[in-house]
Amino acid sequence: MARRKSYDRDSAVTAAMHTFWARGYSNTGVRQIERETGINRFALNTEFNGKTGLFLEALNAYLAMSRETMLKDLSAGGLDGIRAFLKGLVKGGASDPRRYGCLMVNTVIENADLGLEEVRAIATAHFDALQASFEDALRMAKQNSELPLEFDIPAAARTLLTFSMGVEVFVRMQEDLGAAQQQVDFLLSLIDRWTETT
Amino acid sequence: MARRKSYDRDSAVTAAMHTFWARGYSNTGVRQIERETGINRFALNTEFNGKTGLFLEALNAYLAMSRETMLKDLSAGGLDGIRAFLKGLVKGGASDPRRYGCLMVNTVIENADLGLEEVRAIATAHFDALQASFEDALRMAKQNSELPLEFDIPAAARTLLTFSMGVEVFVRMQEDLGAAQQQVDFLLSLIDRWTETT
DNA sequence: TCCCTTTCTAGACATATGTCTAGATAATAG
DNA sequence: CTATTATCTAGACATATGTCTAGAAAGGGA
Repeated sequence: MARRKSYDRDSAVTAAMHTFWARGYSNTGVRQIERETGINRFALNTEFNGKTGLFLEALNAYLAMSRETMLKDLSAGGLDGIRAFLKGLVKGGASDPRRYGCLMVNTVIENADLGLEEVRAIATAHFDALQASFEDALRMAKQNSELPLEFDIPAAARTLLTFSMGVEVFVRMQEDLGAAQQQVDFLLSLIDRWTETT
Repeated sequence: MARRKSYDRDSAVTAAMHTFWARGYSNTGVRQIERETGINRFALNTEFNGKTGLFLEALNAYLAMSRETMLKDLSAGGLDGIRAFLKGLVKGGASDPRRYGCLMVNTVIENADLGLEEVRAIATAHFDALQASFEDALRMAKQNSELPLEFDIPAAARTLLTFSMGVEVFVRMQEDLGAAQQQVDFLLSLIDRWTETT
């Protein structure tokens, strides 16, 4: 038919995801996007609906990535799944994109008072999914008698979610991961005690 | 001597603190700063060392405010101090500036990869102070026999700090505070169990 | 009152931003 | 090979940004 696109759409969106992840939305310019994703400025507007459109696609890519990696293991894992998830938060070397924290946390904080309602919706979906996965894991743990029957699963899931978000802040701050690992271990020791009946 | 300044320096810095708190650094323009703080553009540069200088002063003002309000009660309170602090995180109406989360958390996330080393230093000072206050409170609790002797105070303090940061993210996200309060209550119930010997 | 100093007002300035346009460039169909 | 279509390159464009400048305004000392 005609000339081929000079970029691969999926990998371009992934690259954009990493750029926004590292630098945030406002602090990323379209010229930088061109450089780091291979999308040319023309295509950015005609194919992605501008910077905003690309950002939304990047957020959705992050959402999908989360679902396919972390959340799956978590939902199916009982208390061990939770332990593995929490440990995973503070693992990863200097080249791991996770050192930039959580794109959703970053976005929610940057965007809080700045229009773009759709962004908030995606972030909420992400956190709801995470919460639901924690609840799944806890429910499974209860079935396995790892937790007492009266254990408050929604509240515990919420607490785990909140703690995770705090860890993401620390990770982005690049405080040494050792301290972050220490706190995760402490929380794990608290979780161990959940097993005991009250 | 000469013409009087048209603004009060302290209240201008406080106003700037609230503006940066709500909108972040990059998303706040100098013209908006003029409007919301009463500082004119000339004074912003000659008296405050530009937008960046004012931002640093605003961060320091936040640091001082934190020390004088939250941290004092926390350090002196044992487990009850911790409980009060955590409850305080999720209190406050729609006009409370705390609905914008924690300025230091917001700043750390926005600024993570963007130069301005001094910003990171101030934020680190803030979090270190918070951690130290948690440790003070836990030490006092241990003295009061509220905690077992082998209780790991630094790790617990770190965990409380992380949880608090997660709460600040939620608060800024404006998820309903009811859910946030629920999770704080759950954490409080975990703290109650710290008293039991292992 | 006049003078001198400090501060303010208004806007210039260079740069950076996101979007849009026109002509060039590839790839395919006939 | 030519026509047609889709895409790209290069840059114009209006707007927004943070900083700086020149002249006006305000206050206090003589």
